[in-house]
Amino acid sequence: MPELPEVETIKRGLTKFILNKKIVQVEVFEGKSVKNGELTSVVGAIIIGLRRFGKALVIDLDNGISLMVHLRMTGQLIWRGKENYAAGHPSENFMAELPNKQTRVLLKFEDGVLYFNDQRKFGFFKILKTSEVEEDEFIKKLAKEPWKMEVNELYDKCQRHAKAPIKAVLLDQTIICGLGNIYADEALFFAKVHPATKAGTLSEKQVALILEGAREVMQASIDSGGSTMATYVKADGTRGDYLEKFAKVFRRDGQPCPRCGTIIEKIRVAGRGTHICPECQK
DNA sequence: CTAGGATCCTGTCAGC
DNA sequence: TGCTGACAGGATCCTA
Repeated sequence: MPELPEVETIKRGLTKFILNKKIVQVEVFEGKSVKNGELTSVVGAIIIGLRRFGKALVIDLDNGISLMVHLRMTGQLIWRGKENYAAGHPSENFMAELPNKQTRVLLKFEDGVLYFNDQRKFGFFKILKTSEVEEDEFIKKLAKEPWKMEVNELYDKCQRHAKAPIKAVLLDQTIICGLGNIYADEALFFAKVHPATKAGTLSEKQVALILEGAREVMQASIDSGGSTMATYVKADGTRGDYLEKFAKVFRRDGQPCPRCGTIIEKIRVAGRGTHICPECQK
């Protein structure tokens, strides 16, 4: 999924279409995609705000209910109205006729429809009282985002998880919030640190570089619009996504490192596919 | 407490 | 062509 920059992009893009709009109807195609209540409780409510907590999007309504949306690996939010907008896991669903086989939920507005599509059914909508959003067990556990975290704090956490590979540490949302598989790889490439390095052996300077890398790569992604319909369809009409322009190592195995020209490799760390320059990251 | 592996699910792709 | 296993932009649960 959708890591922090994608969710931030979704939040910004969707605000334009659904803020101050009334939900007139809902449809649930997959029951397990809705947690903690019935989605009918939002029918007739008006959207009064959108917030983001790490990779979770929260839609606040005027009836005291909030919808937390987590896209996990393959979730997408797709708006169809006079204008179309789509963001999240890049796929042909961005352009497809909807609802389709992967549509799990839809929210109907007076001037358009918001579709929640999700190939793997890991993503979900969770119904919360607005007053209790910040007490939600997932949201409550989230650590600070890289821009708010001090080097010392991350360094201390690396000491606490001394035997874990640094990549696993970066993926743990209760340690530092917002990174996923792409940005963890990119941040480690930036810092010239091998992903399997035991976190406890990193110097303060290396931790500082990793933190700087995380900020840089995620901010660059937010600035370039994350993964949306606009970045998925290239100028010549062919498909691809913004990673092609943005990523230095992620999914670039077999291609030369942009820094030193060594061929980028794909390995496995912390149970995840991991991309490194074997020369820059020892 | 931490670390590591299995698990949830569908779809796609490489290798027989 | 058809089958099989591996694996995927995430997080949780279980075990040691």
